[in-house]
Amino acid sequence: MKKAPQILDELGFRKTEIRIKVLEHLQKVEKAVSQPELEKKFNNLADRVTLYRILSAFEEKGIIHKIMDVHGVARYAMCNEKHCTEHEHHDEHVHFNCTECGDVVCLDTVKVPIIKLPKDFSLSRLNLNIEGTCDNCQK
Amino acid sequence: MKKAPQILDELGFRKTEIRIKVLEHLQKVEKAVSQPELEKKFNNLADRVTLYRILSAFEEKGIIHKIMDVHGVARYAMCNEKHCTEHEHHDEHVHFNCTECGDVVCLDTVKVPIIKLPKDFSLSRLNLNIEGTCDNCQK
DNA sequence: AAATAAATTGCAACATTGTTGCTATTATAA
DNA sequence: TTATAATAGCAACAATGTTGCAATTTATTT
Repeated sequence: MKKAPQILDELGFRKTEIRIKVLEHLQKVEKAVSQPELEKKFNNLADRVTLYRILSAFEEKGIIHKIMDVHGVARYAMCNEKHCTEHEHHDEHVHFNCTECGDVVCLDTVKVPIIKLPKDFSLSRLNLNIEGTCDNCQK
Repeated sequence: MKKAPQILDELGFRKTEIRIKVLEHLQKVEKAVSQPELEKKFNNLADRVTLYRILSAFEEKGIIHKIMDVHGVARYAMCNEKHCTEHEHHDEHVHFNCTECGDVVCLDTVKVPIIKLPKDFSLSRLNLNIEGTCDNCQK
């Protein structure tokens, strides 16, 4: 996996402490994290507006993607290239929202079947939010 | 289709003008409408808190269901019994969010395929948000 | 190494949605 | 018609999202 500072560099971002940490965190957790969560984690390191702008900037550049969780809160996760090939690109995301711990994980391994839409409907993006209990919270 | 006043009656709600109108509206449009949309439509008839409570109460009773649209705004739509039988209940919803007009329609006719989750993940609810262009906005 | 330019941050401020408490009002039953 | 229980309206607050602007910091150039 490419190192955070290098990614920032390549995208023309400055390598500030907070940006590196946010990016490293996103790489490590492999979850869709919300701005409020980052606020708690980095509360002494950055203002919430800064985090908001960092996330927006990262999304703009396409290194993370944004989804709405089941509570209507924006969450951001690294785009996982593992399952995208040149010929088979899939932006279709399955997001699992755990009702116990509140975590949201990208289920990149889960294939979204082709959805047949009614006539004259065209699809541009797709987000499948699943609620339930995650492996960690399973009794 | 059952008339709005009768539905309210059966559920123990009072038949106030605004409740009847909200319910009739939901029945008519066959879309997932947001509280802000209702505020605009009934701005002189009810306070936004009233609309909020009406929607919450309806949802509580199970005559409407609530979903988060792609913007993180709650939307409510009539539960369509057409496709629910006693033996085959499906709460799995496909919601189409039109990027042009902003409307959100419940695609009851679209079947959500069975999603195979990783080990130790259990599913309780599911919402498939699709973004694209709806039939009305198709050029 | 200092100066400059450009990106980034922090703060203030505001909009919107969601939510609760309390009081006033209104629909329905007695 | 009155009593009572449900409903509505208002005030208020929290959380998230968002923008403008001034201050700061990083990176580049001299």
